[in-house]
Amino acid sequence: MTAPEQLEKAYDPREVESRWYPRWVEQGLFEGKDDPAHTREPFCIVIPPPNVTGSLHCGHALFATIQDIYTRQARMEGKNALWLPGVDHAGIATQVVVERLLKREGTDRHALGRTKFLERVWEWKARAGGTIDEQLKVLGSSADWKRHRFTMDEHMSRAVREAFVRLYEEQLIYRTERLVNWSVGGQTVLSDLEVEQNEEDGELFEFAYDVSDAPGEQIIVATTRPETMLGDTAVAVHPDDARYQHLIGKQLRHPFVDRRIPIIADSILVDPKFGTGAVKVTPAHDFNDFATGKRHQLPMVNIMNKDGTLNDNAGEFKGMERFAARKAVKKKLEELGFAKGSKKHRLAVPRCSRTNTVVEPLLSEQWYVKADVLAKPAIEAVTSGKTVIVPEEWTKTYMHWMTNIQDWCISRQLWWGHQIPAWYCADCKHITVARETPGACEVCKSKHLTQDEDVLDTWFSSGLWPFATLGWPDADAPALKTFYPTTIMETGFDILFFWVARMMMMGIHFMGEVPFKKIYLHGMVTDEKGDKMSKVKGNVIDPLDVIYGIGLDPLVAKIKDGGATDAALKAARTTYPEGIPAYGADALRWTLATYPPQQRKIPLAIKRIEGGRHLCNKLWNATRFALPMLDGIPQGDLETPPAPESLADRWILSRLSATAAAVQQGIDEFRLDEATSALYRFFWNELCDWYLELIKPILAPREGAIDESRARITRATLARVLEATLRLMHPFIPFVTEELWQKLPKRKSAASIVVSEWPRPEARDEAAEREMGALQAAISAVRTIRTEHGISPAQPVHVRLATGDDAVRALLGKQELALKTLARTDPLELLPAGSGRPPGFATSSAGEIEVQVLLKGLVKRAHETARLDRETKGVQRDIDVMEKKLSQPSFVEKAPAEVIAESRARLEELKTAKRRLEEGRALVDELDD
RNA sequence: GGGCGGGUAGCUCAGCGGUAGAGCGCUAGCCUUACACGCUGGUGGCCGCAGGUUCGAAUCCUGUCCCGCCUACCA
Repeated sequence: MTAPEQLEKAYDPREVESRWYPRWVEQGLFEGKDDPAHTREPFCIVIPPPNVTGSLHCGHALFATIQDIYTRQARMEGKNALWLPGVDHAGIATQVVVERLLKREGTDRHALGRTKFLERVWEWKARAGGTIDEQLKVLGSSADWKRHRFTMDEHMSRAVREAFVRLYEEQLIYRTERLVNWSVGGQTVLSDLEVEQNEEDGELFEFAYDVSDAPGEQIIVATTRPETMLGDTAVAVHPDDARYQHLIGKQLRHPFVDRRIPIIADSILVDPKFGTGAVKVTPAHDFNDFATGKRHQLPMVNIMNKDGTLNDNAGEFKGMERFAARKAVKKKLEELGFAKGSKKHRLAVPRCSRTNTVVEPLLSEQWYVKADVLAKPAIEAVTSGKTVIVPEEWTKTYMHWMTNIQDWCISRQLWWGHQIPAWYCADCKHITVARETPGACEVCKSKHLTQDEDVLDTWFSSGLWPFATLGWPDADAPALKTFYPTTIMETGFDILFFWVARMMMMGIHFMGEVPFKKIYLHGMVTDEKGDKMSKVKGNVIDPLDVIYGIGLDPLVAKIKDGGATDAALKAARTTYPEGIPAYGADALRWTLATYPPQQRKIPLAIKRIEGGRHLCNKLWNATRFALPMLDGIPQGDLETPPAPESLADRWILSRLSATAAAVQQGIDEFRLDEATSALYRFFWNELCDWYLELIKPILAPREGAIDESRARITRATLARVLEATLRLMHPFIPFVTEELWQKLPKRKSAASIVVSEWPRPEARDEAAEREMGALQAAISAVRTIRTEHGISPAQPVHVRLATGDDAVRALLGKQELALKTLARTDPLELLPAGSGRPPGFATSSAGEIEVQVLLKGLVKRAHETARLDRETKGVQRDIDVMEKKLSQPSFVEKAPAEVIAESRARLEELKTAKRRLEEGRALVDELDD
């Protein structure tokens, strides 16, 4: 054991934190054990895999903290705990990054070819990947790194193929031509979820079509995308619209291309009250129009190439870029006199969430997963409670999405990802879908096969994550048998649909059992103003900078690298004039755990992390203080601590029990905020503020020798309470607790706090808690008078405590030492109630105890008058409220008896307090001016 | 348009039917032999607004106004 003197005065997290993680890993403390027989209760969390080439942000720090708290707590409870780490290949995001690199080199992926390009991505992954893993370790994440998984691992690829083939065989995967969301920037199709709808300013442009069979007559339509008129194949009006009755069935003349367009009646598409009541229909470029086209068997004229330029069908506009074409079409319509004006219009513009380019609805053939079949059992699992969502509010959102689910487009025109295991036969056109690369077409046996160029949506492989990482499709994989279904899925609510819902569907479908028993959704970490973290806004804080600290200049440089605006840089300079001090991982974890889970936004104020650091420092110092006092404690007193006798010892043990219960409840109910707040209050406001102060005169007396008969039990209690407190805090702040725990004398137990026993609540001692309350109230009352009058803390005062309760008087008598030490009373008199007020004494109340403090000679009259006025005012206000309440007949008649009794007692107490204050007023005349 | 969440002390948020709470801030005084990353006091709130239910409402109901998020096909 390190000598106590070696503990520094202030806690330095950097030194301590760097030391422990490697040791924990070396000792294999984080490893879950394959145990299909379940000899120990299994506990498992699979990590929401972060983007392999990303870097840690505060959102990661949040999930890492929460998941680690649960894993560590389960481990201490003796469960077979596994937190399985891993990363995701993040198809589009990663490919976009690498393509950007290539562009800088003056080349692109097509010039490189698929194989070479993929080599480059793997190269990039080798270099940039793994950053997050390292960062998670700095945070103290107790993950089992031996089981680390990557969504592009050999094994995961096998799982993906297996899943694809099975779903195809079950006809839950199919290929069809449909209108899709096409990302012009990413050159790939997107699922509905990957499209962001932004409200933007645009215009509603109106133009006319000539009715060819009725010379001189026109019909006016409106559009936000004028270029699409090149693909118009109908104009629709409402069947009941009187204005257009005579035109239904007539033909229109397209001004630019040689096409006759019918006027059709459609009550679904057309709202007669909007605009002109006539709608142009472009089935190949609009989702509504597509449906309309299907209803009326309209031709689908595609006018656009995949790169966003117009194709042959666009006639004279062929080859133009889409937005240039928009201008050109408008100009031409104006020249021909068809333009009928335009007005400003707010509209939802669909953008690609990765490239931010405008998404085009485009006709194309893609692979789909039939979702409603898979969704049904996933809905049932939540309805029946096999899987519980917390906070519970999210259940509705989950249900709503699941019940209105659309088929999921899973193919992507990317190269980075799992290539679709489908082969096209050049001869008979048959599609062979197989687990292993087929040598020949399964129908015509032709060898002319080409594999589908596309890859699967990243979320397809992510959907398999909770079981594929554990060994699926090998149904007998020991890890799978041990840990599936997993215990908790903890992640951000923003990927409830993207990921959680899909894991539910896939998990149930392939495993026949839900993938997790609890879904715990946390909020999104924002900056302190509640703004979403964004590199452009320059408000992204790297958790490592919070842990290790960073100077102003490097911080600003980092933010600048992220592409922040000048304004953002300036804001950063004013927000962090000194940079960020090193708070340590424990402080960050603690702070993140204190946010309530219902909160959608977690505005992480750097300043608030200071509170976490202060706590660690306090813990450090409390231990530093205790260690010398515990020196030489016999091991026997640690193994079986003697029963407490003193009030302080009984009280603190009872409070420890209460706290252990509160922490347990907080963890069970996913209220880590309540767990941390119970711990904080106990440790700071009870253990430090009172208990340590109370035992000072016993274990470190100001004068004279230690009374060993009293000291022995207290010493054992102190050791016991402090050690248990460290264990209760360990899941939240693992580093500092391990460091201190190692130094503390304790029972023979595990080599590390990581695998030490989780404290269980024991019996409460209500008498001790009540008695302590009286003592605390008396001490506080004296202190209030003292400070009010500016009496120096070192100056003893003459105090009289009067009570009619003999037991309380006896109690106070026994606590004379405590009163003397904590309130600096000398002399101290204990009297029966109604002992009067000798001249020179101020009076106050501590519950039913009357507190008198001799002020004569110590204070000025004005101070006392001010105190009396203030206190009387407060008491009077409470009396008024209570009297009014009790004077209402309806209250006395209808309220429960105990509530009435409580109110009456309270009123009596208030009245007594008031009377004492009034009597004390006479003191004013006894004081000097 | 629909859905969800929120509006409580200067700030960030708990509380969700019976005396308005915490942390930070502010303020007065203290280097009281663990901690100034500290100690002891104190200040501070028509609990968004309007109705209703109730003996009693920050807490339940209705309406309303703001603020966020998600979602939707208004050309």
